Amino acid sequence: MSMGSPGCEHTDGTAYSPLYISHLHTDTRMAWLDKTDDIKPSRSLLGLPELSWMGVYLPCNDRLVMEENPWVLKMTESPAAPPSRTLEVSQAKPCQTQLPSYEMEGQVEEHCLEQVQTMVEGEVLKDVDTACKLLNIAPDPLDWSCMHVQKWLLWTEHLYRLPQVSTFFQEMSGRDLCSMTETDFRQRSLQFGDMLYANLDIWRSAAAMKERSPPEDRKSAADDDSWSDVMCKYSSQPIHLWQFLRELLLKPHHYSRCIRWVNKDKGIFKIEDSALVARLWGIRKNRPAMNYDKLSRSIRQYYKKGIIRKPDVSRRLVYQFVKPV
DNA sequence: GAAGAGGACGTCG
DNA sequence: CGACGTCCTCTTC
Repeated sequence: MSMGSPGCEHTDGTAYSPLYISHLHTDTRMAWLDKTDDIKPSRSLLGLPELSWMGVYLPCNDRLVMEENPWVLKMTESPAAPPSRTLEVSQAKPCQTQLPSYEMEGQVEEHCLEQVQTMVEGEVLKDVDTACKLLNIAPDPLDWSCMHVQKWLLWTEHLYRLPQVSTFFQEMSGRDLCSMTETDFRQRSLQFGDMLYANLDIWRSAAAMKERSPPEDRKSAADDDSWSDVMCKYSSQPIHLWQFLRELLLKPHHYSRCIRWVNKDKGIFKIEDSALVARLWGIRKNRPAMNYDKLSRSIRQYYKKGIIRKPDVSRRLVYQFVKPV
């Protein structure tokens, strides 16, 4: 599958998970803003006709979504994952095996498409689920408060490496956001309004998907916890830093590039990308100026409390939970 | 130069 | 009041 997308290639040419941003600002005033002049998605990406597929709305900027949006597909981690582009789904050979007749081919193709649909839906739900936990927001945009909307916008800025667009949607609840048309979005942000609108639509589709099928059906696709867990979690108490770190550690599929276990039994972990972990923590706590200096200060506060300590053999960026998971 | 340690003080729920 | 967040100085890697 061609992944060509001139506006979205990373300048250093490295492939990485969409959640992993290699260059991060240490300047706190720019905490939410990556370099913006060289990362804008090209207009051609945004000018494609709208595509929809199997009830899952895939926005016109689908290429961008595929490469940058882990909520749709993690291409780098699932090379065999189904395509998310309608045209490519319908045009591609559904299976490797040769088929005896056109009729048979049609049936198999239909079957394969169903499987692909299930997989894509599962991936979307899983990634929305992950984002919900990270941001501590509800899956359904209709339930969002103004602050939730801001968090979601900051998260979208982070994912797409957009300039600051959240300012155009201040004082807006999720319901307000959902009542806006694509034109309304474009009026707020000429360049990125349609993209934000499309992204919001993915979330709404995910909520609708959930509406259509009970949680049990999603169990297999939803990693290690179900949708209902998310629904319970987002409304819970404010999270502690140590809990947040453990959440990341328990999701190696998503976060192993920024934090991972060194020795899970002993509770020893290593922060692989200090800037990214700090940034994720900042998003979660709505603290745009968060950096590793401050995050590590908070970790050190745990020394006295006996929650986290440095391992016996102290190494940079390596810490240990006093009570292992 | 980044990470680590920890004091001091501010903020917020 | 607790749990950071912020800012700072000094030390260690």
